Amino acid sequence: MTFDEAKDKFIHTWGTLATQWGINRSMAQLHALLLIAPEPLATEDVMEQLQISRGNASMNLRDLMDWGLIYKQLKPGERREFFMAEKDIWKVARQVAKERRRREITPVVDVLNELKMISTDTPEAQEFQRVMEGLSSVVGFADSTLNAVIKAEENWLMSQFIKVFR
Amino acid sequence: MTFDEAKDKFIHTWGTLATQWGINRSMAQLHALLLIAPEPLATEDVMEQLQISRGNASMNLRDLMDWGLIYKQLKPGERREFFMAEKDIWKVARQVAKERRRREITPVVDVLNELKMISTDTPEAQEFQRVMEGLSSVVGFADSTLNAVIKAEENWLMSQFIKVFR
DNA sequence: CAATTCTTTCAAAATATTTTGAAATTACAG
DNA sequence: CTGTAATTTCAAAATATTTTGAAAGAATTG
Repeated sequence: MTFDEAKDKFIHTWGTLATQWGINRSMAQLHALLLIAPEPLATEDVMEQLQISRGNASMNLRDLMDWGLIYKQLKPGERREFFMAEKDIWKVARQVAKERRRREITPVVDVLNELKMISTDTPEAQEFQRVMEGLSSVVGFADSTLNAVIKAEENWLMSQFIKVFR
Repeated sequence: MTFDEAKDKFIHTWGTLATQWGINRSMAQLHALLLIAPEPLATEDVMEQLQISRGNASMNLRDLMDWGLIYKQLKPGERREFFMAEKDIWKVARQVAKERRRREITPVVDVLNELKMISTDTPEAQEFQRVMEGLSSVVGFADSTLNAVIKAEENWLMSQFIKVFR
């Protein structure tokens, strides 16, 4: 396989994969493209390389910035904006874990806690409460796993920080 | 909140949540409904309770069986099929972990391994390889986490098994 | 501040996914 | 084997999501 083939395959695969999670193809492909780009790219570059429209590029680049997965970079003497991906893959993982936790886990925890509160006067309601409690424990497990990723990396970051200053 | 309100809220919340993952609303709501049902339900029951069509019910019940999250149950003297959810929530979690691992992690691992193989004759290709290796390690982490869930529960299952026979 | 270049927005179009419902198939009882 | 009840299938319809592209908005330069 040539390098260009590998590049294409990576971008393509990442895009396909993303749709299985709730992420759209353009966003995933943009991220993939920027991940392997040795230099920051301008909007025009990504439009051309991925064959997508200006609006699409603009919106998804912004979303990627909201996720903290890419950064805007300004080049001196250049008017347009360039984008580069966070290359530290563990930082990317931490960022994704953080966002998914905030967007997906936290709301469920709240609803489950609310639903656990119903009175248990009938057998049916008792069964319901049992299920809610079970789900709470599973969601709690997922939550602490994500937290472990987030915290482990914060510690790692901290350790790097210490290295620099000792 | 009354029991019926709680029930509705649970089914509705579960359905909304599922769409954020790659799961469709009907499937999630079916699963939620069966999770809190004290008795196995027939196709007609779920059609009526969720207000969905026969075809929709049939297809999604089958998908849920493929995921190992619900079971068919035959009642003596009844011709139609009844469905009940796996109520052991940790078994559900294990099942989901297993399936997602198989469907999502394994294919990525394969592609990444293939892409790591390209020759590193240019700086660009070297960078590419570095990214692939980073991704490999993150995916490897996700893989072993899912495995931990799967194995932990198999051990738990084993311990229950032993309890019965000692 | 006027002209130019780049970015963002958003309604409409394109695409993808989900749902429906009727027809085909299957399973069973008599 | 026949009739009936239940389930599955799948093309078409409904819905939801994504993408486009042109217009509006910002930023920068001379």
